[in-house]
Amino acid sequence: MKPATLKEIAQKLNISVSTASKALKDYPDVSKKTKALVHELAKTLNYKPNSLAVNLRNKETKTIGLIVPEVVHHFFSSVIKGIISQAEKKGYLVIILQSNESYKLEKKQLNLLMQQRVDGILISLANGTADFMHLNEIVAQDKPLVMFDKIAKLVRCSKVIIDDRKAAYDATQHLIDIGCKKIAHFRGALLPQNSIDRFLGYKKALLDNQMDYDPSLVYICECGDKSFEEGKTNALQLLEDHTDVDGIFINTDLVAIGALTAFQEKGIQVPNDIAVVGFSNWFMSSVISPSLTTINQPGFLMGKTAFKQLYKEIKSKKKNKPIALKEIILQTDLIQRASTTLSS
Amino acid sequence: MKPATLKEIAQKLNISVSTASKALKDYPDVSKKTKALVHELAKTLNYKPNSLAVNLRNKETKTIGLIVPEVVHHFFSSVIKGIISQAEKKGYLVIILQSNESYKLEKKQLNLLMQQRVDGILISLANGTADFMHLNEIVAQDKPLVMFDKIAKLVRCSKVIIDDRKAAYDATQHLIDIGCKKIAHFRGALLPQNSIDRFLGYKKALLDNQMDYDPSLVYICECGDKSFEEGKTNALQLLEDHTDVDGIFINTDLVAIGALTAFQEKGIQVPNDIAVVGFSNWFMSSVISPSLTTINQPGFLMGKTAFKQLYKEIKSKKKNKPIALKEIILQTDLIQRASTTLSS
DNA sequence: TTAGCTTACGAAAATGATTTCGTAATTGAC
DNA sequence: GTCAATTACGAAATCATTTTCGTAAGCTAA
Repeated sequence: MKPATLKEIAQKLNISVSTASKALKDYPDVSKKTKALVHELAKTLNYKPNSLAVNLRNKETKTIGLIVPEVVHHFFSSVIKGIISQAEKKGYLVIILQSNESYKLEKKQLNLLMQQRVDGILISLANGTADFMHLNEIVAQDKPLVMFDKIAKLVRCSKVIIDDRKAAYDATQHLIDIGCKKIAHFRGALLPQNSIDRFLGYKKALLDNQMDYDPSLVYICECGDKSFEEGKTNALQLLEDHTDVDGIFINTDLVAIGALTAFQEKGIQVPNDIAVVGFSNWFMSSVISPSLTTINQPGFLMGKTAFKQLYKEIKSKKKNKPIALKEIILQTDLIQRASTTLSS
Repeated sequence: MKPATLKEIAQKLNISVSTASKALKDYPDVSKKTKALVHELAKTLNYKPNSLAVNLRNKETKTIGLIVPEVVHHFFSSVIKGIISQAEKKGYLVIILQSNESYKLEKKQLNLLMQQRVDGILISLANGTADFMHLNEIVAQDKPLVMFDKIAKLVRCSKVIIDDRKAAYDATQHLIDIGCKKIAHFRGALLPQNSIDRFLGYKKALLDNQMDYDPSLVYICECGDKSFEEGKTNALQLLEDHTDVDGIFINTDLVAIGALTAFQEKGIQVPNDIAVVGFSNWFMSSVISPSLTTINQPGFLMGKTAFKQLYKEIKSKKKNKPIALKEIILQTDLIQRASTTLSS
């Protein structure tokens, strides 16, 4: 039961392949009778155009590539959902790859996608990515590329992000507003732009409020698949290093939840002893106890927006129009929950 | 900067396309000198074979399709991770689609994948899927198909599942063992095989222990994207309907967490008033309070296993060998946590 | 010298669909 | 009856690659 081809249809009806093709595509220069015959036979044979052949001719695959650092991750899976739902509307399929936060893998996967001749690429960078040659190559080869969330500022392509600095500023300001005097920060890895920006937002909020910035209050988490454990160990370390901390702004919810767990085990009261703010608004954060104050990061919308921009660029390219690069910044907001709501 | 083709290489070197092709593939009937020239030029032009043309000729795409009901879902994203990590090892790319638990969408997406000429398909069925014509068509067209987790027993294809009935039996038995006398069940939707099996396991455990099976103790959740809310409302309803229930076995962790939240709000003590067992071992379940006893469902392994089976079938088909269909059952185990650990 | 062999290359078919161009047959107008 | 227009179809090129099958040229052995 091999899939039928145009050739077979043509042979059975004693017409040429070109006529069969034109009949199916409703060209005006095919008689109604022939059209009817072709359509009928196509249906009974369950004919579906071989997309490989079509793509080869049209030089497009109607497929895009997506690289994320990690799939089992509330934020990224929301982004994925946003992307594939939007892509489907436009008739695009999505090939998903996971870089495992590895620069090497990311590079290899970009090559794979180029070889596969995807029409465009969406990517959120791995933590390990320090140089951008592999990305610049994509751009140089004129392949539409949109980066989201974890981006490289220096690569000439469109970007969809949040204002990490502002969001972090808001989070820190919130801790200050509820009366915190000594605020720690669990930051992300050193390289990613967003973890840098969140750190800078934290620092600026402190300085704007005439509070000291103390580097020893900043702890680093890789935020890989050990985030929860990192949160715990960092929290325990913090308790040893500083007895008088009364607030923490943490780079990611999962790390924050690790910290909350450690505090619970040590008998530290959250928020009364230490108030905690996370980042991302994972679903989990609303159901744990105490529920976690956090920054809502619109994953689904980010995915949707990133695809839309990529789609525009693919279209432009097809028409040989210049591509207008954009940097789109999505809105975030602070969601206050129990971890910063003092009972007083 | 269009990607280079064999033709261009051939023209620049004044040789034929066939010679260029053979040079790159190291055929014996090309002189070393020519080979060297071709390889060199290919490198400087950054030549990559056009996979569309290659695929058209070889009639394979090195691509598989994956349909899941929902992407933002701890279990399914673990499965996805297992699949794409394994697929990458074998040089396969994965196109991911989300059926949103809709039969109609699932059908449409299967068609899309067939049109795209993927080499094989992995699927976990939507709750809404009641007839299996669309799946039987895939099988009839001789396209390798492996179902996992939410399967249809009647479709002739390989399956990777857990023993849902046994797992549910174990969960219920555990509640009985810790002394529960009246055990409710929040089951999944009516159609999916696994929600049926879990229900049957629950029932069998009751009867094996000479306990009454009371249909009014069984509540239904659709387990879509409103799982958490369903858990809450079901729990509240249960409290109204039956005052003396002391244990619940719940179809999915997320629903169970909704129930826990409702109990907490109503001042019901878990586990002392009501003990709760979930299903799936979402990461969340280990960090909420009280932590949730649950059945560990090995998502990553399931994905890996499903791809391996699909890969075998793809290989067999290519060699025109008969395909040996398999039903692979993965091990589950009960993870006891606070929600069933009585303080006595 | 010629039959047989190796070496190194190219022509061409094949994959399946699309589209341009050409052509035969029919119709209509004058 | 002739020219022009219309209708309905097919041949062939195209996309990029792969692979089979030739076929020259050069060499050796009888």
